[in-house]
Amino acid sequence: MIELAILGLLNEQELHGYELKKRLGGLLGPRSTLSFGSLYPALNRLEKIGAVKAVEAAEHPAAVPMTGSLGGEVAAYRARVTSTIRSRRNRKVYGITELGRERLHDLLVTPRTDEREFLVQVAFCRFLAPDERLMLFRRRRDELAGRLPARADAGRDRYLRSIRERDAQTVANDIAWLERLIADEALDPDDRPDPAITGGPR
Amino acid sequence: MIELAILGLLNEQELHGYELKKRLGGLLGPRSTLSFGSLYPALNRLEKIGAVKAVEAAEHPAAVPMTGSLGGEVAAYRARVTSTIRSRRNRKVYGITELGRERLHDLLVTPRTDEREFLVQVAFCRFLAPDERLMLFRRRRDELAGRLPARADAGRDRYLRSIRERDAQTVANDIAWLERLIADEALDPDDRPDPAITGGPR
DNA sequence: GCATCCATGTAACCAGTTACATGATTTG
DNA sequence: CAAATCATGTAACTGGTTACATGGATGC
Repeated sequence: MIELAILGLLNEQELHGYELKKRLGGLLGPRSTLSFGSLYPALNRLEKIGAVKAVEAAEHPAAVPMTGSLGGEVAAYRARVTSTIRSRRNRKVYGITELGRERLHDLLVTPRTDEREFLVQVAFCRFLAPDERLMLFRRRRDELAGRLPARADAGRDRYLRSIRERDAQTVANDIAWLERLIADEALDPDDRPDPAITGGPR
Repeated sequence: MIELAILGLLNEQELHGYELKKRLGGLLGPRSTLSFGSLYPALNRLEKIGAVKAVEAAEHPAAVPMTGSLGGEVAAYRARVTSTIRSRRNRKVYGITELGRERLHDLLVTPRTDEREFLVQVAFCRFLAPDERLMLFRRRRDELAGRLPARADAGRDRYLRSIRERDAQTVANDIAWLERLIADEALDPDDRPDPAITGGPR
């Protein structure tokens, strides 16, 4: 779980632990945020097996590609003025390695029965090929379909019965959600229901 | 979690570990069944603190009260023919104690953020007083209401967005379910939506 | 009498948590 | 310069799991 999340985030950009933690929080809501106590050991583990490696703190995460004509001094200046540079002294910035990318792919593709873990897979499924992604959704849908009770058993206790109904409802909702995702995959990328671009700059 | 489940089941009738495990499976579906490796240690723990105690294997769980005029030999005979007597030699039957009942009440009443644990609380909420039960539902509903995002944030990634939508949907469904439970509590016991007695013996 | 299920238990592991320790950097 | 925040890490604990060990009872 935590490895998948880390590799998924690092596959987009290099980050240090503290920042990683913050992004993790944004990924699945403030609930279910991983603690430092599991994050740092996980990073060390991943570094030991060579899935990630510490890099020389390249400033500007996600901005100013730095590829090309920009000279060192100018880049440093830009870094200083555009955003909070922050410590940079004692923090350790990690990047993903080729082996890490392989591991990430593996983690995205192997089935997880656990709900939270599946959700993280979906969160990073943009890193999969279209057919792999489709497979991910379909497999989950079929798995959930197997959970639907043939007939609602009329248990003796009214609360027990209510729980069963709610379970069935929840599963049905998830199946419907997955069906929607699957249907959208078939669409041409351009036709997909998109971010509701409500009046961007023309 | 496991203590609540054990005490809840034992509060209805005396059971031995193996049987307890089977009922546990029936409680929340075959998925999420507790393993023996956690069940037996939990039972020993509960016995040590005096919440449960081993009893002399009273045969016939829930049938043939055995109170009264039935002589020992006759009772044994009845036991032999009415249903699978089973070993009874090496199995350890547990019953709940007064302290166990207090503990159960406590476990049912103290808030759990964890979903699975809350569901087990609901599964045994019939052991609560009506107002305590109402409190249980209301508290959960309010907690869930706080999770509903003010506005669906338009994240950049389409899959991330889909996950958020699904989250919101799931929470909304649970809130609606709880509202139903709460509304039903207000009803007179006789008026409650009941087991759909579709043509029982007249 | 042999396979199968009933029944209880232990040991090693797993994936996380909380609490604690430490210190650098920034900000008011 | 003090307080807040950034940043990394370790140790102990938690609540479970799987795998293993053991043996009695039953069915065929």
